[in-house]
Amino acid sequence: MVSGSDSHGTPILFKAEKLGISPEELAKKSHKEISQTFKKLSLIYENYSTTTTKNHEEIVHNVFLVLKERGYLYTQKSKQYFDEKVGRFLPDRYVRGICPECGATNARGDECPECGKFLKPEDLIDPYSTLSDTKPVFKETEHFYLDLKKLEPQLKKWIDKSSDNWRKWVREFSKGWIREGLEPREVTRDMNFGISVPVEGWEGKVLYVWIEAVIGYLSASIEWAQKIGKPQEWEEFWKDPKCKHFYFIAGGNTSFHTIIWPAELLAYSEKYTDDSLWNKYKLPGESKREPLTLPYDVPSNKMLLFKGKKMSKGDGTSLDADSLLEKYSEDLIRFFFVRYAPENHDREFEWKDFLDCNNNELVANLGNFINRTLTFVQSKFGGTVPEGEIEKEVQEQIETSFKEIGKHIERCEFVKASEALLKFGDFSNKYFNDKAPWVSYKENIKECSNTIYNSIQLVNALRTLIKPFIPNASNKLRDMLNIKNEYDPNEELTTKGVVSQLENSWYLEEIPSLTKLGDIKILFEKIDREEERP
RNA sequence: CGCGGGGUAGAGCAGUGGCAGCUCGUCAGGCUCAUAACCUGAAGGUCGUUGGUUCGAAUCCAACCCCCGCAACCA
Repeated sequence: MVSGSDSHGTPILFKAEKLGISPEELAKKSHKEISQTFKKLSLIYENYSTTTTKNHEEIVHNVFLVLKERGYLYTQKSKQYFDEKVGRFLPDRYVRGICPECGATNARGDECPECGKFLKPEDLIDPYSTLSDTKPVFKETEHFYLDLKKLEPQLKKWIDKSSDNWRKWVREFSKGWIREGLEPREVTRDMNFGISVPVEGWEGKVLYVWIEAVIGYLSASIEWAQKIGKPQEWEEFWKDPKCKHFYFIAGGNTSFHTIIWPAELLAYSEKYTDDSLWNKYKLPGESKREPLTLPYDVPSNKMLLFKGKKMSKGDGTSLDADSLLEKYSEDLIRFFFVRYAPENHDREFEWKDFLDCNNNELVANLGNFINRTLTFVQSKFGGTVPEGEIEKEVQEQIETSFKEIGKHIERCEFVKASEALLKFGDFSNKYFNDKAPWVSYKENIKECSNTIYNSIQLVNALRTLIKPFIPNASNKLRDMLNIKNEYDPNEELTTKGVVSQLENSWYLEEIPSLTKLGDIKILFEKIDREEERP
């Protein structure tokens, strides 16, 4: 699993200008911050890279040139507004003027905020640049365009064939794009921040971030292979048709992963059927002459709304992981955003849900069962797992849950997976209640032992079942159950950057009788509702 | 205008042709091992509107209404 910070966005550029530092510096700083946040959330990657590396630039150039040679890139001249004082071409929204429709004086080059009419910058009356307040001039510029139209038939064929397992909205949204017909897209910009254009005479322009950032998935994989000292290893992931690629992204980026990136991959893969290109444009460590793998699934989420609106940093309606981490546990944050993820439609974020998730689901359901079982062993059996035999009902529940939750995770149905997890908690609490070991303890110690033995097995199953969601809690539980020398893929990933035995981690071994437990601690802390946020 | 998603109990959501479900909240009861946690039961819905197809529709079809997103030189 690889990812990285997309560093060449316009927001970085403008924010850097505001702070008076170079965009490169700011990109570096935010990448560091994001990496730390991920670490705090136990989001572990084989490689979490950035798009400012030399490696990335080299690979982007390679891809660009292959696309160019295959005829998917062409140049075209156009006239755009240019701010002579600042010496820069102006994005549409940096040109303002009077709306030709309604006469509003604050119309932007892309849209009039008063009447909602979509505009072109040249429609504006008395245009001015928001960068210098001077009147911009029309100036000719030249750009490269990606000929998406030419790729449309292949793309359509691919989507029709491979989107059946996608989330409905992702599939329909992507098919809608194709149905409407794809237009060529500008891939270069008049800017000095970004990946250079690898063509003579194009100094001073850079590649547009949208075409270049997605290539980061490939360059991060290649970088990873080099880091672990096996420069060819990335091909195992990119050229084996059995290897399925999942792209976990925010909804707004869907088209870049279901249309643009596949288009780039399809076009690039023509390299493998062209002798001269194959010899000329090898990727680092490349030896297999086979096409690159296209996405298997793009499970993107819809929007999490805050007071009915899209979250936005500008107006204080954003929730970011860092401020949540100051107050709440990693486990709660991870579990909440899976449990209440807007997988199929927008969803309103409510603090009440956040607290309910903690107090009712993590604490009262899962945590309580774990705690009542472990403290029972502690107080009645001196911290040693009593003797017993696994009951059929318990065994079946455990097997069913492993199967069901595993199935949901494979299908990227994470909300359903979390629901199944809570059902397992319900079963366990009910089992404990029905068996009433606090009664049998006085009347029939053998039956009591058996109940507790079975409860311990349920706790242990829970330990593994929660691991994908809340690995931190799972590890704490492992220590409480005093399990030693167990293979932990996350640990191997953190220390070596690889996972060697993935297929063995979704299984269960019984905790034998007479096992001595470790220290019992509260796994999830209850949150006082009075401290609710505004 | 166009494209896509959604409109189901007080709240949040599942449910794509066969007696309307889940979680929380509310009310009543049980238990006391457990973080006042756990278990049982009850109340609560004309499934956005109108029409159609069908023995049967939340589910299929048509039209309409409302909310959201996309539609950008924002990635």
